This record gives sequence, C-alpha cells and structure tokens, in this order.
Amino acid sequence: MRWTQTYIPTLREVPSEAELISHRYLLRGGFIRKLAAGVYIYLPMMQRVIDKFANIVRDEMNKAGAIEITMPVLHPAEIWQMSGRYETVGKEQMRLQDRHLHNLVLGGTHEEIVTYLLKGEVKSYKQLPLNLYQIQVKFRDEIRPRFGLMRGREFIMKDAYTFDVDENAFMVAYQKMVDAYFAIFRRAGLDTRKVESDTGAMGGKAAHEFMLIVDTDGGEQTLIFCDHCDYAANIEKATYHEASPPQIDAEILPLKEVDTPHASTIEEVTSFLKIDAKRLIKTLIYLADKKPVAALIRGDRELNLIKLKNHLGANEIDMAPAAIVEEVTESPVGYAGPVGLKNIPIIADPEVTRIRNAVTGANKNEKHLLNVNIDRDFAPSAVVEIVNAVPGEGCPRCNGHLTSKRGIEVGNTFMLGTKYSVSMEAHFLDAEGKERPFIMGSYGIGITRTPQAAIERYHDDKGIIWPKNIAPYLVEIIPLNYEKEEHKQVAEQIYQELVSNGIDCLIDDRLERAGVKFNDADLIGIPVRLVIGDKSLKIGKLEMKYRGSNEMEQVALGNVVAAVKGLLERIN
RNA sequence: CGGGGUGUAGCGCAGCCCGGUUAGCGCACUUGCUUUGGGAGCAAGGAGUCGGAGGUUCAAAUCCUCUCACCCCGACCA
Repeated sequence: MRWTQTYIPTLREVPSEAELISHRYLLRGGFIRKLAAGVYIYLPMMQRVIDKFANIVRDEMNKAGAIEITMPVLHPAEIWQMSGRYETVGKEQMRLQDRHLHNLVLGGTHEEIVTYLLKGEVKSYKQLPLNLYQIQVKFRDEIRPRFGLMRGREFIMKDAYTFDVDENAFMVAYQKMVDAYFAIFRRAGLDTRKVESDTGAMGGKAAHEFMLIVDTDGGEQTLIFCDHCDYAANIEKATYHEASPPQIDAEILPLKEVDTPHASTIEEVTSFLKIDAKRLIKTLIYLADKKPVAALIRGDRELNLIKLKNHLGANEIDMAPAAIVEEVTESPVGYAGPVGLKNIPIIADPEVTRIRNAVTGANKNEKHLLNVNIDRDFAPSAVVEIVNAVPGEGCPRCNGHLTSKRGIEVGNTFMLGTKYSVSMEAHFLDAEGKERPFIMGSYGIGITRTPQAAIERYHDDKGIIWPKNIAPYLVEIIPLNYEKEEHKQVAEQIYQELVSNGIDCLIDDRLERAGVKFNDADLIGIPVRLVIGDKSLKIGKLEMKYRGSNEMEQVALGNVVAAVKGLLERIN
C-alpha cells in the first residue's frame, strides 16, 4: 500500500483526552478517532490490525473445532427475560424500543441467544458436542468508558459457546478452548497468564481470565501469583492463608470503654491507642440490595466487595450512606462496632474471629471498646473470607508466598454449567432417552482491546512496536526523497519485489522531509523499516532496521527479500 | 451515581476574574521560492455558529440561568 493512497492521519500533538500511552499512540498514529464516549471509528491501519488479529483467532478457533456463525446484535427483551438476566445484568445493558414500543436490547454477550437457538434444534446427544463462535460488535453501557478501546461501549469481541452432554465432555471442550487461547495469544506475540476469576454477571461455577502482564498505568486488574507454584488469580477471587498469624493474648480481659477523641479512622485509632492495626476490628456498613449489613475485617485488611457480594447473593452492593450508618449504629460515622449491633446481619472475616481482646468502635461518638471478644461480646451471623489477598501472605495451594502484578484482561473462559440450559429449558435426550440440560461454557476474546493491550505492552517513547503478526504492515519502505528519481525507482522496485513475495508492505511515498517520515514510522510501529537514501545507495545498498532495536543493517539491493524474511523470522 | 474540570479554526491552547476596535497564538492546510538523512525557512493566504438555548446590558467569548457533550477522580472509607 502507498501512504498517499491510504489514510494515515498522524498527529504531532497529543490529543488532550488520552491518558494511557496506548490510547495516545492509537490517536496520534491515525489508528482510531472518537465518535462519542467509548465509541470509536477504526481507521485503515486499525482495520488491518483488527483483521490480522481476528484471522488468527478465527484460524485457531477453527482448528479447535469451533464453528463460526453470526448472531444478531439486536435482541428481543423476552429472550433475556427467559434466563432472568434481563433483571440482573442491570444498567450495563443497552436497551431500546422499536416503533411498536417493543422492548429490545443490544447484545453485550450471547449466552441467551445461542441457547435459544439450540433449544429448538439440538434434541439428541448424537448432535453434541457443539462449539459455536462469532466475531462481531458488542454493546455495553459501561459506567465509565475510558482508556480508548480498553473500555468502550461499542467494541468487537469473539465469543464462543460450547454445549456438551456431561461434565467430562465439557472439561475436554473447556481445555481445548484454553489451549486455543494460549495458541492465539502466542501467535499474536503476547505472553499471557491464565488466572482464576470471579464469574460475575455471567454466572456459572468457575471462570478464568487471560491476562497480559504490563507494568504501565494500563494494568487495570490486580493479579495475585504464587512465587512457588502455578497458583494465579484475579484479586477479586484470590484467596490466601496467613503467613505469620499475630500472637494471641493468653487471657480474655474484661470489656472496657475508652474515650478516643477525634479518632475515627484506623490510623487515628491505632496511633491514639498505640496498638497494632491487627488488633482492630473494622466494622463496615454496606447496603446489599438496599438492606444494611455489617462486615467485620481486621484493621490492616481491605474488604473484597465481590467476596462479600457473592456470599450475600446480592445483585447490588454499595457503601451505606452516612445517614444509614448513623441509624444502624446509633452513632456518628467512624465509631461503628459489632458489640450491641442489632437487627442487621454481621459477616465476619475468619481472621476477626481469631483476635483476642480486640479494639472496635463503641457505637458511641468518640468512644472505642477495648478487649472485645467474639462469642462473649458479639456473635457474627456468618464467618466467611471477605478480604483481599495481600502480597507476602501464604499461597492457598502450597508453602509459597503471594506476589502481585498488574494485567490487562484480553480473554476469558466461563464454566457455565447448566445455568442457561436449565433456566431456558434447553434440553436434549441422552442415550437412555432421558431429558438433560446442556452443559455449557462461554469464551470471549476482546478483538479491539487486545491490540491496544499489545501497545501498552510493546512501545517506547517514540511510538508503537507492533508484534509482527498483528502489525498493520510487516515492512515500511522509506525513500528519503521521493522526488529524487533514483530514490523513487529503487523504492518502487523493492516495493514490487516484496509485494510479489507476499510481504505486507507500506511505502511512504509522501513528499515529506526525512525527519517527518522517520518520526511517523516510529509512531505507527511497523516492525521492519527499509530506508533508501544516498548514503547506502552509493554502495548499492539500503538500510534495514527492526522497530524494536536500534541496530541498523545494510542490505544489498539484490538481497532485500531474503534479508527481510530472515529478519522477520527473528523478531516477535 | 457522587466529586472535580473542560468546551474558542482540523489539533493543541491564550483571551473570560475586571464586558468595549476587524477574536488571537502554535501546529496542520493552500500557493510561491529556497531547503532536503530525525517533525525546514521566508512570504502570501484560506478556515471560527467562542458547545447550545435563554437572560442582563447601549454593548457578551467574557456576567447570570438552564441545558448538552466530553475528560479526570471516586465508589477500598466507618
């Protein structure tokens, strides 16, 4: 392709809206333009990246036995009512009405639609297993779209759905998808990690996420790894055992109320009373589906809202507003404690039950209680782990210790079980003629998000460094002065040679100065750069350079195709 | 949803407090000449409903009210 015949509107200045480096380069490099919050136009360069990645996905999915279909984006609301998700997915779902005032939704995922499809079609175990997938636009009305393609309201996703006769068959299908995912990301030049994750609104028994580890601000998820075994989990899901439990007092002491003027935060209380935060019980008041609950965690821990939400089986969970806290605790915010707390469920983290002679709020203004003890002074209604795992603590699986990294989710896999087949009554007849629900799985890959994640992972201060297999072009030819007949002729000849050898090639045939071309080339990040200029032309050569390194190599004009192929072999 | 902020030429911004010529600057764009291995120089030029609506005033980008859009932070604190 010729630069002058395609459309690559690079920008010199940084658009003010972009925060993440990858988002900036997408805008500056002329890959995307914003139409509305979380809604983007994919320009020619982005289109090529999307096509290349989608083709890798398609190829590996096909190899794994999945079959491509295309389902509608527009769904009747009734189908979502069948599974019950119309009520539970909430405001993330885009909803609209047609001229007949019929309720419709724009699909953010397609479990209901495939299940509905197969419900009427697949009636025998002989027709299974089945794995259907599609690559198409999805809509999710995100609370806060941001970071460009990373969290958009409209985006492209590959979603696959498996249907199996039983648990064993399902595990085979699931593992096939996991293997396919690793193959896909490896081909795209991305080293991903599989982590355990929360199932969220999708439901089902278990789930995994495929994470690209990054060390930039783009790492939207916190991940927990074991330094010894292969335990890996999203912080939402990660669990742990205490590596060095605090010492427990020998004696249970009598309850005592003390004044703690102006000390309402953990820090203020611990420094005022000169105690370790590990002795403190933090009492947090939440509203779970509008009903107040108290969560007790140790003073040095962080609450894990998802764990709490899952335990309660709530759809929505929010911090209680001050007025509710005051009503429930009969005291100003900052002095809540479990002793004497009436009429609301008290969920305690297991660590809390192991503190002897703890410190808590007294449910009175500027007062705390000392020597609080479980059973004698309060009784939790449930004891469940509701705090975040912390680096340094013990691995739940082995003797190792936990560490933490940041990552970007590029794919996910869900073990759905029979959630959808049962609720939507999608059954088949097994070999004994018995009616059974499908065992299902669903599998997503962010087609537009993954390339941005790749940029977040592979870039320098001049621009993108595309992995070769998702790069918009493999080679960029830069004739330094296209007006010079010799530069032009050599460039054109090399271009023809490469193209006829099936190598994706972009030639910068603009009448721009060298500096402009170099800077744009660095920005758009095409892996191999061929520079044609007087210096090396004098000796019958051109210059070849990989975008990811500073080393330049001179290549004889007659040997360019072989040299380019050789270089492409060696790079990511 | 809560808090903060921004809307002025394609992009990045100044002007707004303290109302007063034809609303500026840089980049980009057009034309000409020179230049030509890391974002060229000079000259001439084109381009703006000052986000929208209403109001105050002799006079509004500037003050007031409403509204829309977008960005950032938060929703980890009892």
